[in-house]
Amino acid sequence: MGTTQLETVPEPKYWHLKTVLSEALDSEFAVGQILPNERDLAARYGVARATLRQALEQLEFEGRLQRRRGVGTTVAPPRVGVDIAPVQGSWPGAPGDAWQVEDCTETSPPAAVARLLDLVDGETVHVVRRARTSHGQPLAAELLYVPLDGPRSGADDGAARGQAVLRALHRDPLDGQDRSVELGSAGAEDARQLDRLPGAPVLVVTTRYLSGGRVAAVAVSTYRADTCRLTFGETGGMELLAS
Amino acid sequence: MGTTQLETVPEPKYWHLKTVLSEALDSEFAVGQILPNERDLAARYGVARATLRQALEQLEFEGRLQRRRGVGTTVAPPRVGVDIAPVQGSWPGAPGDAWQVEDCTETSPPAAVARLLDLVDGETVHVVRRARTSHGQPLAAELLYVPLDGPRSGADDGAARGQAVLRALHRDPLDGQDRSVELGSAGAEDARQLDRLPGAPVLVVTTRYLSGGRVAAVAVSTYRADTCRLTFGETGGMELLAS
DNA sequence: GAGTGGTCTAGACCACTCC
DNA sequence: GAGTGGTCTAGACCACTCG
Repeated sequence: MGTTQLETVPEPKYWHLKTVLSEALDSEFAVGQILPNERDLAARYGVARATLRQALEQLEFEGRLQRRRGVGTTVAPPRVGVDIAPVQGSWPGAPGDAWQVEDCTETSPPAAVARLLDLVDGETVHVVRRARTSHGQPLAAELLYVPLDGPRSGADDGAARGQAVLRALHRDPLDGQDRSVELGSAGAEDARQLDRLPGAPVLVVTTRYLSGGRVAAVAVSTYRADTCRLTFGETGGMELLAS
Repeated sequence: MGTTQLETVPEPKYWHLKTVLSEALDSEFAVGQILPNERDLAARYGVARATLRQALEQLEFEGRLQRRRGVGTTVAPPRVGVDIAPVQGSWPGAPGDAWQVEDCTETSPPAAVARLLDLVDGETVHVVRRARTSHGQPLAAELLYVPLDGPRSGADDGAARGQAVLRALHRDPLDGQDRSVELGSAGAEDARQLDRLPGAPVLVVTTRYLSGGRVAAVAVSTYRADTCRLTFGETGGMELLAS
């Protein structure tokens, strides 16, 4: 048969390994179960530890595995569906919203946010830090940027001041909001809040709140990409239950 | 002074390097410009190539860099905003939708999709592969799973058959749809279609189309996470132009 | 064929968790 | 202190693009 495509697909080792491990996860392991350690696994499959880690990293990105320094690698439960559909026409902090205010500072925002808010040079805004959790596990961290003159820097503690900022927002009518989702990596602060290492992959949701023809606030929410699936309960009423 | 927190933050080298490079990108490089090669960069910063690559990988995930084997590393343009808000109550393939049909096969879907469609064991469905591009660059690849009896396997070529499947869908009323977004990594097929290497990070958008109390179709769309920002032009009319 | 990024290795040490 | 995953190194070879 001569040369029928002789191995034009030299599949990388880590890629093949990922497939093998993935199947092993389906058939031989239960959710929460702990895998052999990386050195043993590497030896078992006859690869260097770095190569094994490349495969594990992929599986972690896909939400199949969870790795914890000092503990081990475990089989991850299915991703949590997190609804990020906007409560119709409501400001952040409205009754029923899933976020908890952590604290509040006043600084000049990063350039990307300043652009969205149409600010000049070093203008400062209120920054409300909020957290979203599910069953005790941190899902997301948020920074809410609000260019308000309202709550003057009374040096009361962060959380209370944050709530004051939100209340001030609620006084204006909310004309609309729009949203975008992109991939990012967790900064030092967010990583701590999400109980991950810096650089961990996150889904960054940017929300613009519009009022009176202006962008009245911008929320940057970072969701753990390994454990979260963002859902939009959009249309048409009927909620078929997801199995 | 004694021991004021003596270095409790032994920041990883690659993390610090990423910050340094990020600032260099802002100040010293223009979009599209090509960086020095990895070996030189590593030498310049006094780290091993693997460490440098860890920093570059982070920057690539954040959409700041673009790497091409055999070519080099370039400064990436800002991510493209891709609207994935549903055209109100319209099936895939309706006039004005951004996708192009590539081909169509008939196979049994992966387990996750079979569950959404409520199929039994090895039941087959029509699978329409579609592509979405912008300015010639591939943005996303999609697999649309349609459990129809309609277009019998007339062995006409893929694209035409795919359109027939879509037309068949349009005969039923669309009651609603819902959507979710999560992080994934590109499979071999998708990677080729997206002009990326296998394993590249993608944003996976899963859409369920509901009709007559059933899930009539499921679309799994994979967007290049490095170049795409998914947007939802949701509420309230006014479209402030993004700068 | 020269130059690039992608894969892989074998080994070392560090930071963390838990006993 | 033992065991885990996380970081880092120095070097090799491969796959790809382009002149």
